[in-house]
Amino acid sequence: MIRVLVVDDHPVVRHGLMAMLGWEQDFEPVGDAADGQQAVNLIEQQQPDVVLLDLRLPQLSGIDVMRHTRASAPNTRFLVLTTYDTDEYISPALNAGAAGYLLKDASPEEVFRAIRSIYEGGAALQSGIAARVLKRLATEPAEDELSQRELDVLQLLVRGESNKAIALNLNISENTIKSHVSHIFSKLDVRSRAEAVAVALQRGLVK
Amino acid sequence: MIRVLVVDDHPVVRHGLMAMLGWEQDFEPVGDAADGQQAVNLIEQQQPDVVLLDLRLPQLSGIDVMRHTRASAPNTRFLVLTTYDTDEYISPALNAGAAGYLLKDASPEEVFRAIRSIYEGGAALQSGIAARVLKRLATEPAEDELSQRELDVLQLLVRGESNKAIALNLNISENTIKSHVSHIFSKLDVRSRAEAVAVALQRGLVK
DNA sequence: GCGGCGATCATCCATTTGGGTGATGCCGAC
DNA sequence: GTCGGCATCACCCAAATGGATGATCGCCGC
Repeated sequence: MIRVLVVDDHPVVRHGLMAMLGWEQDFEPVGDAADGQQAVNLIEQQQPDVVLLDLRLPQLSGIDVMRHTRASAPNTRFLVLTTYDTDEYISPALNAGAAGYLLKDASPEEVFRAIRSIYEGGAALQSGIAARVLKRLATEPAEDELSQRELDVLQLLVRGESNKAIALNLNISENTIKSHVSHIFSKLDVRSRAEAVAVALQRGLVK
Repeated sequence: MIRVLVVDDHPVVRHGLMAMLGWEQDFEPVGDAADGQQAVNLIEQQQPDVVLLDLRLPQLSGIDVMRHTRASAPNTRFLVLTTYDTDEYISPALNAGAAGYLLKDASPEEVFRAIRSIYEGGAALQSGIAARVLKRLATEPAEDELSQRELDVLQLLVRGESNKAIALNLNISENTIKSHVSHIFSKLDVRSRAEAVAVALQRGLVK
């Protein structure tokens, strides 16, 4: 029996999944949670084999849930089940340790198959997503992602603001801005603000 | 009789137009030219009433032809007949003194009508174009257009190049680049290269 | 041919930028 | 618990930037 826990803040989805799991002989639904904090508690208590996890949750995000339970429930594996089909969500989820990523338009059979695959130690990426992730890994050998703060600075940099103006705007020291800007340059592999703006706009890093 | 001269580097178009003009009783084809320099010479020599002018020509562009003959053939009027349906081509052509602007998919009747209209001192803009030009005049009360050289500089500026690098690239002095950059800032109403890059990319001024 | 504009350059100067090095506190990962 | 990343700041310094002013030349329109 594969012990499965469901985490989703939408009652309809949550109960629907629980019911679906009951149809199958090899699944044992061991609980459900509607927010991240509940999820963490239940996972630690139940030590399920697989967690069906939505990313957008009250209290703690799905990513947070995975981080917080990695130590306290080391044998639990996560199948992200969400509506977000963009790299912005997929990459962090996979990095945080998701073993599978399905969209909510997946059929029950796909979900069942994914759970079994994950339980046996495999991965479960929906077709289109798998291709995208592989392509990403191939074309981005060393991706330097900007931190949130760096994105804040970049945003203002793109508006043509000076370091001083950015410092005033963010209420921190100009020295700190210089530090952030230097890091941004190094991560984007550019040597001037003008180049940084061009790269940022062309890669859609801002706005 | 309306004395008409045809300038087009495509032999088929050129000869086709000449033949078409022969069909009408009130037109007298007085010559044809395949490049800009020939055109200037013929226009000065023949002093035609109307010139059917393609914009893309060897030697001198259609715009150049109009500029060069404005003084030496003051009574000659120009009907631009081209395939380019974009503001990039239309505006300079009208500014250079074209009295009409037709696309090459215009019917012979439209061309004849346009020539007669121009000969009588009117204008001849193809339907869609007329609307666009009027709209432009309405929405762009004071457009500061960048000169070609400034666009050259802007192009390199967007690549993040320094003034020194741009100077080397264009083979002129760094002081001149500074001058161009200052003018670009003032025309784009920005205060830094970063801002200039943002504006240039967002307005599609380069690439 | 005069006036304006674009392109070319120069000089001066204050400010900004970009880079280097280093320090602190915090947090999460292994 | 230590290591690395992030955010915060400081100091130093060479180079680049931007702004202002002015000059020359050529082309073009009136």
